[in-house]
Amino acid sequence: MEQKIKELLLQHTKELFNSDISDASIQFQSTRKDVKGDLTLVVFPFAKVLQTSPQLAGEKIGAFVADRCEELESFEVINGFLNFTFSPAYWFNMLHSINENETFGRAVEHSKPMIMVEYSSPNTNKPLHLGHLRNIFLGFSLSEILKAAGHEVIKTQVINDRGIHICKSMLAWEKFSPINSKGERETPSNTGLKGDKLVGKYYVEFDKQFNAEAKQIIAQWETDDFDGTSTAVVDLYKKFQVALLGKDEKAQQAIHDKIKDLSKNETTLLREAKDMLVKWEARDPQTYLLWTTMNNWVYAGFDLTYQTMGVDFDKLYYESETYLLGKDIIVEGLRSGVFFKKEDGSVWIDLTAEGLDEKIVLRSDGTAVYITQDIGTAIDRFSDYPSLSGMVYTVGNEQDYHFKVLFLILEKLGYAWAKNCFHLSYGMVDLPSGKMKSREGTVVDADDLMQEVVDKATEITKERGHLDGMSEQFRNRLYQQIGLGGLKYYLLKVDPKKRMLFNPEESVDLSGNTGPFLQYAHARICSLLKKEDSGAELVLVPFTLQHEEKELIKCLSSYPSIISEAASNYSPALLANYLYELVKQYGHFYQTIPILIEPNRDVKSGRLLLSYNVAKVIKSGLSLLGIEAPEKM
RNA sequence: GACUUCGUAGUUCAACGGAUAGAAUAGAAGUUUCCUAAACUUUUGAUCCAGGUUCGAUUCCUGGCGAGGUCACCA
Repeated sequence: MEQKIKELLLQHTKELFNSDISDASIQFQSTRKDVKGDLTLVVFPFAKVLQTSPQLAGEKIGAFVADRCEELESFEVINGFLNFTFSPAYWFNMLHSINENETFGRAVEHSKPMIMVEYSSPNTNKPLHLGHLRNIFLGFSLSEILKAAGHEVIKTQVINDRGIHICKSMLAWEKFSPINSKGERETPSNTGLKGDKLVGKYYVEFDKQFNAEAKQIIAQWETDDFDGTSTAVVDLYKKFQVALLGKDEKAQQAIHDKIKDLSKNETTLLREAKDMLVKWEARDPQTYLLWTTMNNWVYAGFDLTYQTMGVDFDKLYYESETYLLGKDIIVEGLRSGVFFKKEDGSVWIDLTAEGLDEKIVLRSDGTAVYITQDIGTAIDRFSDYPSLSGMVYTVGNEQDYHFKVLFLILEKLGYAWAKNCFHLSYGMVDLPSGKMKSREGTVVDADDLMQEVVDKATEITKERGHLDGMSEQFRNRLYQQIGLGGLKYYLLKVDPKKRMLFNPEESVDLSGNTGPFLQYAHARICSLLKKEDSGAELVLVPFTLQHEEKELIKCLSSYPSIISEAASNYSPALLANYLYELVKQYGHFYQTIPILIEPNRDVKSGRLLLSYNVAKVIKSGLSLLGIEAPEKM
């Protein structure tokens, strides 16, 4: 309808305005609740063109549209806003067409270009935490939304399975894992620990031992004992000690930090880890076997977590397989002059003309840095999927600069698709106690958190009853659906770009603007339809629409445009807020309009069908958020 | 310090440059012989400060104050 009026105005721009008007000057918005009308046109731009008051301009446009648009029942101009009211028949037909369309809201499959969405991309040393949850739910939901908007979507992650940090946990496991009576070291199967948790434990253990050793070294240095320390390090240490004298506290702290770093490099543990990395790069069989074994433990652990989350991936990329790819590109770019080499052999790109800095792309020893492999991975992906048109990286906003540089480099290398790469930069998740810090043990573990919300849902659902006749299996599934639904909704309803506060208490709330509130509305409608299940098919016969019914239909009718808006803004939050709005609208309808006790059969089945379609959209919308909609709760 | 993001009820979140800034929660008051009260209905309460652009500014620009992030031959 909006489209129709817009076209009408554009086609008759000459006779109406006596001059050209731009597409952008036609601004529609939904009519305020307290004003009569279904759609509002902002008149101010036209008042200017017509050089009259907004009131007169509005009257003129309104009359013009009314003459040519039979769906229009009336119009009214208030304060420079032209409010159109559509006929009851228009709204009834709207309901009819929504009802006919089982996949209402979804665009034709594969009608839009293929997009790859990257999310999760964890470090194999650290179990998934709250920050990952936001990342993963966001990425998954966005993928679903893009699909619904007509795109073909490839969900992917790149697994950070290479580097010195991996060697740290491998080394710690070899050195510090206790040996049981059968002569085995700790494994997931003999400890019952999840693989990612076990490996994470040894990563922490490494850090602990490593810091202790560094401390010892400093203590040794302080007694003027430099046994086994190279003269270069001793000189540096002495220099720092001198620098400590007569400085303010802040400067002293900085120097102490430098000394700490110095001592860390002197630890045998770090040396051994570095040796291990060299062995790994040389494909030493024993090291490689350990690496494979431990990584597989982690993957099994992650898989379990992903399963609980209800997310999946279409294609995985491993850094260990892609880290070499970028290097060839750099060499090529060096030849074509995109990059330049410094005296020490390191390779850089100069982005000062773009307002950024110089950025290193290859170390002086020829090894790859972070961005090198990102360049390689991106190019690799486009060759894996020749019809791929763009990519979305779901990565935290602390990497804004990195992606700015990455996309710029890809563009300079001449890849046309670089401009279709988008960094879905999301804000950090804070706790009421402040930032999450692994050092201080304030990290919220993903598995623990999910268990917690499910437990809470279990407790409250049991309290309420309503579970008669449900099997144990059904109940457990229901608790999962409610708990996780609440958690997902809690994390998704906030604009991704913004940093958000995670309040553990609120995240398990079941009332208000929450996931279970939406699920509840769905369950209620299902129960309503079940009660009426008389065997006879419900038919939609024209009936007089009440105000609440019209408002509901209006709300339903905007679902498709919400999906495309959420897709083009990369924001599941828009969809979440829409669903909440719809459910509130339905709650009001449900409370004021009788349904099952309505005596008129046509009106009754009309209301049931309206309810059915609301449930349909709730279920569909929730599924795009990765949330399930139970039929009973 | 440079660059960058942000600042809205007590709290957590909304608001293509549009009408009287919406919700939730917390607080106060109500609704059940009737379709699931995880609901519904009332009600108290906010745009960091100072300028500017505009018919119109929470939104855009400038300055200030405050909070985060980035400035590694780490990833």
